[in-house]
Amino acid sequence: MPRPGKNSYSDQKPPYSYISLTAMAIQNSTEKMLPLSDIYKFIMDRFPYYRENTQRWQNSLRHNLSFNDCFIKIPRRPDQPGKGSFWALHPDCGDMFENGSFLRRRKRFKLLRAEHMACKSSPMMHYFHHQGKLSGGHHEHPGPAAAVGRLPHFQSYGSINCGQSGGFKHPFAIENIIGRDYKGVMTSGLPITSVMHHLGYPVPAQLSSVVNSMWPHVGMLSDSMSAIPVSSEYAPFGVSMKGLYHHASGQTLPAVPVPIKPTPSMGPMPGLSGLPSGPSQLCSSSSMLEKNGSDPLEGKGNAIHPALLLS
DNA sequence: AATTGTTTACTTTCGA
DNA sequence: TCGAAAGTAAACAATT
Repeated sequence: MPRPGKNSYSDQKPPYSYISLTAMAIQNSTEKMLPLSDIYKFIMDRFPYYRENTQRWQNSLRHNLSFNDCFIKIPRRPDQPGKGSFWALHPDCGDMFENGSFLRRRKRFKLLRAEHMACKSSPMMHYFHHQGKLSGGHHEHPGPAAAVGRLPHFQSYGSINCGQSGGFKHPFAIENIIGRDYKGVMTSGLPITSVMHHLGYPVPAQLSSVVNSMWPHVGMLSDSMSAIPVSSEYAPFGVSMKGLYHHASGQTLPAVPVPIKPTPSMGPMPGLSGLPSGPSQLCSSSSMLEKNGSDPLEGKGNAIHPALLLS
């Protein structure tokens, strides 16, 4: 409902959690990683609601970045001066929004304790980020995944996600957007297009467009903000996504926000048996473990093995 | 000094 | 109704 003196619907709170907003920003970046300030900018550019009370929501967003293992921090290289690190999505945080809701995840993505430990003791992030120099990218910051293909670390890292039948299930993977039918089109367990891209695989424009249009307010890669008119309303997902479905698959698919797929169990958990023993995991931003040595899951009454949360 | 990042504690919201 | 996810506030450290 338009309010007098206000911009139509655009100042309403978008139907996205901070996690999905942040993921949205990161996914929409060419390098699939952004500094904090750019995440702010992305959100404010697209969602007028967040042009106010910046202190409040930005604090919340920072809290989310640190608290949630689905976000990984990528240090700047010395030749990339600036404030803060880059933030990227942990590629193994798949299916966070598999219920079709961008407000609430089915399960919080949590890294294994071992992953936390390994991350803290490994300079790998620095290393592979440094390797990104070799990617030949002309962008100001080489992508985190740019070096993945070159690094044994990352091959095993990828194997966490892709090596098994369950496969890589990025929350913003095509399957999670348009349903499992797409599995037949994509190679089983293929990572998100961004990772494909950074690994040097050609990403079909079709897929890319799907990924980039999964949120009504997200434009195509590298699109200028101005090219994407800030929607005057937060249209129900069904509207834009329906068209998206048609465009993407050419077949009729259910419109969201109906749960995309009711698959509570995805079979064997990718991480359970396939976790590499080496320091091949990415670092989570959370440093709870190194600080007090306690399991972040302890004391929360969670009897489930952490690995089971990686669904 | 401002920004960025981490952590704790608490409240609110939502789904089962 | 209850538990978990999400949101908020705030203290504090580190960095630029």
